[in-house]
Amino acid sequence: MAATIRDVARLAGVSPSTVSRAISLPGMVNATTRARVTAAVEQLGYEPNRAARGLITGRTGTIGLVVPDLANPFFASITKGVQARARQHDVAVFVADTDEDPAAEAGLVRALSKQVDGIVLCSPRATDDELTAIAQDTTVVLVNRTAEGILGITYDNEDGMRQAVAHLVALGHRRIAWVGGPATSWSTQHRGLGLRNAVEELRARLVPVGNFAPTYEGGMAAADQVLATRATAVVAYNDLVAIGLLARLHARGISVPGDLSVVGVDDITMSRMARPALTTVRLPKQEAGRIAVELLLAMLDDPESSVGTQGTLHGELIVRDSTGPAPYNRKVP
Amino acid sequence: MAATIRDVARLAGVSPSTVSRAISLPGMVNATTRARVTAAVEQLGYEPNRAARGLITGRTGTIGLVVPDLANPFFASITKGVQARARQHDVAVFVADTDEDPAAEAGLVRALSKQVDGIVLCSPRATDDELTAIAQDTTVVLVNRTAEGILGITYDNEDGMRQAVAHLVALGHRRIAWVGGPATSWSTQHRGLGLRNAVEELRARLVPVGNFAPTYEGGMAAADQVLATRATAVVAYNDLVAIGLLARLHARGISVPGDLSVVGVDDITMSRMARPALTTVRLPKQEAGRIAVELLLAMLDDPESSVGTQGTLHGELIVRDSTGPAPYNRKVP
DNA sequence: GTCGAGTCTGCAATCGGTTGCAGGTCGTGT
DNA sequence: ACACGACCTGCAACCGATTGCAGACTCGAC
Repeated sequence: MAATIRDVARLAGVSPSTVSRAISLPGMVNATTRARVTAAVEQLGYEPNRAARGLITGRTGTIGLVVPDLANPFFASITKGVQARARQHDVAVFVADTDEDPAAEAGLVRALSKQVDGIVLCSPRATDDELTAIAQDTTVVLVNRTAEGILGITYDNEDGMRQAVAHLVALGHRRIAWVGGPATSWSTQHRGLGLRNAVEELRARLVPVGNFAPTYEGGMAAADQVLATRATAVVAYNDLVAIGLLARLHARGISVPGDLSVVGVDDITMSRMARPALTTVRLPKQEAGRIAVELLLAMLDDPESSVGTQGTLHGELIVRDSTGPAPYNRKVP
Repeated sequence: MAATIRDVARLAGVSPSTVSRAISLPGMVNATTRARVTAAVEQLGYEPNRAARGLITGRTGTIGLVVPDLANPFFASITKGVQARARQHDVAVFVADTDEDPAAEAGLVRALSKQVDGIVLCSPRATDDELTAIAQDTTVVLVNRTAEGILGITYDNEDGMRQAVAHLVALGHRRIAWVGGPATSWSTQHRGLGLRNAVEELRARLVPVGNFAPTYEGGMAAADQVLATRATAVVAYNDLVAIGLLARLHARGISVPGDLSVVGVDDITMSRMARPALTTVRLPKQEAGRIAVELLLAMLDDPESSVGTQGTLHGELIVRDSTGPAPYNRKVP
């Protein structure tokens, strides 16, 4: 059906090898024959068959992306970034959704690894050991977490949390609640750490209220416990949780930010549509996806380079309407 | 590096052809040799190289998915459905995001079509002619729209709109505004049509307020025009638009559903988190993705069958808090 | 005139599977 | 004992590209 390299060769009056070289090593062939070849390519609308090329070169020109949940806007944005940058490099992206099932993940990665040159992996829950096992026989770039000896791109959670705390302290808050995500999640650990450092530095108190699902429901579940802490502000694991908090607080008749200020993390689309619009630490999600692709492709080009081994992106506090001055009557010295 | 069919053959003491058949045509090989082969496969962790197989069979075992915007929760859900069902069939999915640029689309599809067996295409804006041109040389399944002679899966918009109108009429609404999406969009046209039929049948009035971007901003922009119609209820093109309406109405001090009832379409995750929680026509999005894959694979297996040529899915009205009885003082005879 | 260097170009092997065809073995019927 | 079919298995060609190697040709220098 489609034109093969032989068709092009015949039309151009050269051998297939010459066509191949004219395309991938233009310097090696005479300018006039190269012109004949490109004309023939043009005329037939020839595109090299990737499977055939991959067979001999061992490279498929394809990368895999594994995410916990495509419907989660955070991962959707990362996917978008990965996809856009990969296309610029003429690399196709296989997308796989593990449906939040860390157990399925390893199998999926293994299956995928046979078909791709490398994998971009968003795996907040997997253990370091699982990840190093995976990275053994596949080139992997981690997004939003680190693991010993594996390439990755992460956010500077410590700095992001410092920005949030500084904002709250400036508003007069001294007692700040923290709604963590899953205890095993890399982000939960680092955000908690950053928060502890920041409150210490800025002379405030941090009141952790435990670990919750990183979802709207998780936020709803956490809200009453947050109120019980008598904190005047709360930092949520992510925006989904913060929006859940907002909903339950509204139902309880608590005014945000009048009685309680709420800060999220991520800045998903939904956040500016929340009521009140959510103050949050914006994480450059598409950028993370783009950089992950760059790291992966660089690693594939030159496995020795261990390029940078690790990228870090900074968050940016976006102040909206869910944070305000601490209420006098609840302030705690 | 990885085991080849020859390694397996050597270990099992048979020829590569026998290994190949033991895997893909088990009935053709003797049970005992088949056992030896599968044991060897197991031991070596052998997986057939897809590129090599694709070269000879002409099938890549891969499908493409083209969507306007992965960050749009509607398309994210469809992607999720496609991806899940494809995996069940051991088919990989290339995902491409056109970034809402219909012009880029044709090129993308063409590039993709060389690498996949078929394509699932979400293309609300493309013209019928463009689509038929694309379907000329690639197997395509359309999602959420139809085009002459092309396989597709759509929603029964007429029925969905009838449900919404019936609900509103039962609440006493007689004058219903309609905020349309992009004029060229297939869904806008069919929803508008369904709405006109429904109001006629149910003895209400429909007041179209024009075409807006299918976004939160689109809804914000439409809100004041909706109020000017003196309608007591409004149906929005989709949930994003409805949520935009909600935001602007709140800013204007309009009570929903006290003064005005709002209905969306899609039921994206965000909708139940809106304030008030949004009444909407739920479209089974993942289901659409799954069915699209089934249609595509069936078509690829037997191109003659023209299987069904068209699937239709029904929406379901989800009543939440954004709809209520029509206010007496605004009711119009 | 010969030689050497430099520059293309073609031959043929190769990647890892699949499949048409031929051949071998075995059992059964006559 | 022979023929025949059924059932398996192996040989070898093939899919469409890439690439090491060698041959051809040009040009300049000695």
